[in-house]
Amino acid sequence: MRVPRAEREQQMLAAAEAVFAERGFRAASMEEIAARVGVTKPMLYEYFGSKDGLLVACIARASAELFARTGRAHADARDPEHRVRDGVRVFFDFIAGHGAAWSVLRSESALGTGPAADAVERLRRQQSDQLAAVLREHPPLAGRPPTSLAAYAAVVVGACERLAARQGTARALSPAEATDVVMETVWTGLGSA
Amino acid sequence: MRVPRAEREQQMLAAAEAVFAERGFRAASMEEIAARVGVTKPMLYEYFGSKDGLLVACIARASAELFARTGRAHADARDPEHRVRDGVRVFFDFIAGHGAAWSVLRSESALGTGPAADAVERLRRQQSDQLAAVLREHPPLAGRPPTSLAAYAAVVVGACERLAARQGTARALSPAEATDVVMETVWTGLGSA
DNA sequence: CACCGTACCTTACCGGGAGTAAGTTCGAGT
DNA sequence: ACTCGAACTTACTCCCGGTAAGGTACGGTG
Repeated sequence: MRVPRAEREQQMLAAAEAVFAERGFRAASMEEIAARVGVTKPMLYEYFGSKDGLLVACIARASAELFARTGRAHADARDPEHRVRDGVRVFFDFIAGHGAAWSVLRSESALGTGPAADAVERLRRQQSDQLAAVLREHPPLAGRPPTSLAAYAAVVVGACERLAARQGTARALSPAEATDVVMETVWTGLGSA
Repeated sequence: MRVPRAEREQQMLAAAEAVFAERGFRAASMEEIAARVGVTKPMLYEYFGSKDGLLVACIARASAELFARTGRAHADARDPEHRVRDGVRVFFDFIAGHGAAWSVLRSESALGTGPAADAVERLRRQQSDQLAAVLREHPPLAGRPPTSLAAYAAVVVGACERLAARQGTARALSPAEATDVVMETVWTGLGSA
């Protein structure tokens, strides 16, 4: 059956996300992704250019989703502390709900260096910048130079990621617990920095 | 020229580390690594079993090196705060000096799931446990359950990693600056947790 | 010294998956 | 109804991880 491009692309992204999550990026074959959509390989190349391109597109989609959610959380919260807390909470909820998408997002280093890796790094920056902007509103940090804020944001993001990566390995923390741990360790420090 | 196994293995690990760092794990070819050592492919398979095996061996070596250094730093420092600070500092110095080794170490997710990934995860845990042990000696955290200490350790490790990953992307922080940022944000929080 | 076993090393191959060239069919717009 | 482009396929190539089978130097033993 013939299907318009926009729709096909979404099907492909969904299938790719699933297969990448099941088999891991390396073991996933373009053949299987195509088959799952009911199409053949060259279509994937027509629309996404390469296997890396497909991965990047998956990451971009998941990342946009996460970005939108944290953005909404920030907008709804009433002060910087709650903005950070709620944003972190949304992150852990997102992981809990979309384990597959997340494991794809984390495949960053599967693409070594190159344009694809750069694209991922840009998305990552977007997320960090969003957080840095929130931190700037926090009185104790108000006067800090952007570089400094970016570094603090990086610390928070790193803490979240590493904690999230532990899910499935060690005894998992609930989203609520994980959020508490991050805020306990990091927020107090940011206040007195 | 014929060379004994132990020595050859070291040559191979050095070459692999370099090629993985230059090209990225996926783009690196066993052929090139072998050629750089002055040997042919089957030797690599004889000694390391597979491409993943070779990566794991590289990671194990770099990881052992880092582990030894942080261990030494912990032993030399006089109280928990300095143990953590010096350990973090050693980490950033390690990155600054061994960029190649680090980029290999970070390839964790290049190997999806499977026994190889498990091996890497064990090494990672080793590092986290070392830090958790130091944290246990910090009075405010003395009574905490191991799970909790492990989570705090994960936060610190994540913060360090993410900050390290920014080197080369944004304006880089010096090891000293990076250490200060981590301690400022995280240590204060750990004291009052 | 001559022999032999072992460890180091090679050549020559296979299979599979990424990526592509060229051609086919459906369907929307005039 | 005819065209023209977008959606789609078949049928390849090439590269690379991995392997089978065999060759060659070197230490030990009679």
